[in-house]
Amino acid sequence: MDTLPQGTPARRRPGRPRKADSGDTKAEITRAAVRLFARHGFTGTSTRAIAREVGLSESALYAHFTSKQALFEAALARFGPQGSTDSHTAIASMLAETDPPRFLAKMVSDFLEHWDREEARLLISLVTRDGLMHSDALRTALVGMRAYVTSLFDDWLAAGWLPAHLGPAERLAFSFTGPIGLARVMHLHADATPEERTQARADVLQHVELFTSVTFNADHKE
Amino acid sequence: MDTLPQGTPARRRPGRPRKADSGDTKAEITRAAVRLFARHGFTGTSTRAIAREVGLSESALYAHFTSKQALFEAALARFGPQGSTDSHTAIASMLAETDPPRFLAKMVSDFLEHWDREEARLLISLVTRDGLMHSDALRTALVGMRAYVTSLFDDWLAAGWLPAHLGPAERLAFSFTGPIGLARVMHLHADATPEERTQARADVLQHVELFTSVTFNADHKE
DNA sequence: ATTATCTATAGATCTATAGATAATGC
DNA sequence: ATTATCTATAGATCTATAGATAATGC
Repeated sequence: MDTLPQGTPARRRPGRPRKADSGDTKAEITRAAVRLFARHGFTGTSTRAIAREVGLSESALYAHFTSKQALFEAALARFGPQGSTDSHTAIASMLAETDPPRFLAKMVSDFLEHWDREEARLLISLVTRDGLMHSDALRTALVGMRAYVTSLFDDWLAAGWLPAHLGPAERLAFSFTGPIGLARVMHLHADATPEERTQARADVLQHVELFTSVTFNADHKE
Repeated sequence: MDTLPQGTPARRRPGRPRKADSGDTKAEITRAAVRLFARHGFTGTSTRAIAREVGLSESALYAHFTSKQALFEAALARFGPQGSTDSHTAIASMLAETDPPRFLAKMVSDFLEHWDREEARLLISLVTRDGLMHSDALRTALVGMRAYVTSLFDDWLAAGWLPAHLGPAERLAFSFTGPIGLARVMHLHADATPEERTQARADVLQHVELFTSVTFNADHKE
């Protein structure tokens, strides 16, 4: 009656594994750690649980990482907020000058695609479990996006795409990015159902449409 | 050299305390628990730490709460999301019919005041630490606010305060409440500096102003 | 010799309970 | 007798280390 818990890989044999069996253990550990940290938090996840998930003994973990904290940091660095403002292709940047509303829609939809991937969603779950929500890392990521949008709006205000009476670009960026950031944090996490995620993405795109329709000049001439 | 950690009350004497010394221990425990849970998370907070904070032995805690989980739930119930849609006074509801933009500004500023109080901020910290962020409790609270705003917008669309071409009330509510919710979650938490909180409140109020200025009909006649 | 694993275990916590003690209120 | 506390401790679990073992690659 000695049934192993589901999904638990068999214990490995003692000694160094045969060449054929050797994978990238360090990466395996990191992946498992992120999953567990995201689900149970840092203190809620034991090194034992991580080891079991990978089919290792606890001590083998310490051959790869000097401490639980070091493992957490490696996990965060691996899955952490990438500075993904690299959607700035040549085509996109042309669009920014000829059709700002379409540019924004494209940009946000690119972000959504990125945030909807499992790695990005694990990060959100991680961050909302371990008090990292209010850490500098996340704040920087969010403020970074707002700063980028602010600079875009500044250009568009100068070029007359946006009427000056709407006020400074920062205010516009706050109202524009707010619903997007909230949707990400609330609905694009590891445990969100596909339906919830689909709904969130649709809501965000409609927000972009509404925002651009009420702010941008309809009759702009270059 | 036996210096006690700062803020640690002296151990109480054995036996039932004198009448003069007896306070509301249960409430004291709950308060301390919320503070610690908010700062270190559920598993990151030991019953020992809570007991020490109140100046009790660990076992005295178990006379008041049957388990750590029960204590956590009591804390959450005590400080949990109150259904504070009771800003619906008679005066406010009159404003809703005569001056929607002013009504919205007043409503949001009331919410901000409530959310800026320490109890409300402790709740945010709690929720962003223990995976409660994506719990039904918080989702319901957020969706609840959106639903309320949606019903307001519906009325105002029907009365002609808002032009029909902006689309359904839900979309308006999403764009309106998004930045407000994000600001609360990101900036109105237990560890936020007064400056950060002031900035957040100001940002939110400016968002409300921007939103109403670009959506509401300037020339509405009753 | 080095690398990647194992088994065994030290030492620190952690939750929760048993049983003693001292005040209260009838 | 009841209430509110204490001291002491059981039993589980957690992080981390020491030392053994078996494969690899020179």
